[in-house]
Amino acid sequence: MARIKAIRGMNDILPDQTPVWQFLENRVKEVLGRYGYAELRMPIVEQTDLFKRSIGEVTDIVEKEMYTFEDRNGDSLTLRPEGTASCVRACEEHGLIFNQVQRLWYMGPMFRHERPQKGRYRQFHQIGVETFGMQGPDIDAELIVMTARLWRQLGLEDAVTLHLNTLGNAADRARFREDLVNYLGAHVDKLDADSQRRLSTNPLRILDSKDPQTQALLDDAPHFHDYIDDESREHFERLCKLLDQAGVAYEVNARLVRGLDYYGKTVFEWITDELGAQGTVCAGGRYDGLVEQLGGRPTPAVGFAMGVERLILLLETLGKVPDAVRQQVDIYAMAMGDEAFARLFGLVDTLREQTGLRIQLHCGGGSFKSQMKKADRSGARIALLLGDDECRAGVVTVKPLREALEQRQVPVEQLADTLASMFVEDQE
RNA sequence: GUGGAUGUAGCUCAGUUGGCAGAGCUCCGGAUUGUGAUUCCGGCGGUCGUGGGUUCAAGCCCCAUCAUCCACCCCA
Repeated sequence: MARIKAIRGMNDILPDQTPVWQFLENRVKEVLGRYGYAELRMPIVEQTDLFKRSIGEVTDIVEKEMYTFEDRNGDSLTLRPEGTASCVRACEEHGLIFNQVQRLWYMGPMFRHERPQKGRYRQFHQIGVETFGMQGPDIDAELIVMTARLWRQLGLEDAVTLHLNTLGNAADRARFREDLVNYLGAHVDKLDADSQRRLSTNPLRILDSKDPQTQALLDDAPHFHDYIDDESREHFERLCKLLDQAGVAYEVNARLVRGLDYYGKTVFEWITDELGAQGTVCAGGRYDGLVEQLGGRPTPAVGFAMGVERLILLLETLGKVPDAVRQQVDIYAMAMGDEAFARLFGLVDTLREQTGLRIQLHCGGGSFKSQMKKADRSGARIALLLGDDECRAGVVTVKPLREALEQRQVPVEQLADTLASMFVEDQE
């Protein structure tokens, strides 16, 4: 019988990896909390129409990447391919953005049926941040500065660069799109195959084509900047100024467009060249029209999402995960003989409460030597030994496993204090 | 969806013109009574991704299929 394996592109996160995930998640929560952002938790499944109406019917995500299925009662449901739509739906449904300002974040799995690759999986995880009710560039700047701060907290500030652009308003974008299609349509033969296809599906995407001939052709094409209205231009200029003042470096990239239809005005991407083809580690922008598009009142909004797998990959390749993060046990306790074990069993339980230290008790017997081996492998700094000798004397042997210090015998009453003091100095 | 590379022990990988399935690491045990990381000895561990085919004989050749990795594409 064939063994059952995990679904393609959907990964188990194993015990040696979860500490890294927790490290990242904790740092992110810490930073977002400092800026006053609140967590929101949403279902993973939504009505299919939510994504069709928000992301855009003709985008790749909706056309060929969604996990869509029929519920038992015939409703079309979809495993969420991104978080923004759900977030807007939830806020709208519960009146969170009716005449109100919100700063929110969420985290969890997203699903897209793509061909798996480094940094790209069918179930992947995003940490998303969305804000509602603020139309000025100040909140755009806050979001970007906040991400820059986060990179510093993670030690990634030298590994990522910020790309920034404005997409103007919807009407101007439509005008530009038309002119661009007309111009490129007259030179179809010079476009690469992918761009030819995009001419009818998603013409703006042609702007970031990697084909040199296509790029040459674009030099003489209509320029998007000439289509931007005054309001968007001013919004963008004020944003740039705020970033300058905050000391956040950016690169204005006029050819940066996003794959989701709802973006307008500000768009940005944090990109690394350490991860091969999937270099975008965080991306977002303004989507003032989306709430209304989903049936709410017109509500300005900006947000972004981070790719958790990609950030972890980046942390790992750059060696930015502190060693202490991977250490799961402080103390390994072992006993020789049934009587000693019985005594140790109760003792470590008390010690855990008294000291808050992570104590692993050896279970399953085995020779003393093999227990020592386990203690070593556990990564613990200290081993506690309890045998007949110690039982008789009312002491426990405390053996440092990492430092070149002598082991010593400590009376049971003093054990908690002794251990606590051994772990104080490395709090920072 | 397209192209390329790769699937052999839990992990990393050898395996010759087709001829008995291998190593290192891990794990378990031992090298004088209760002391780990080094060293030495021994042991456990296999549907050679899966299904067909060719052959006296297939890990190796052929076909199909699945998966992984990388790139295109897409995107976080």
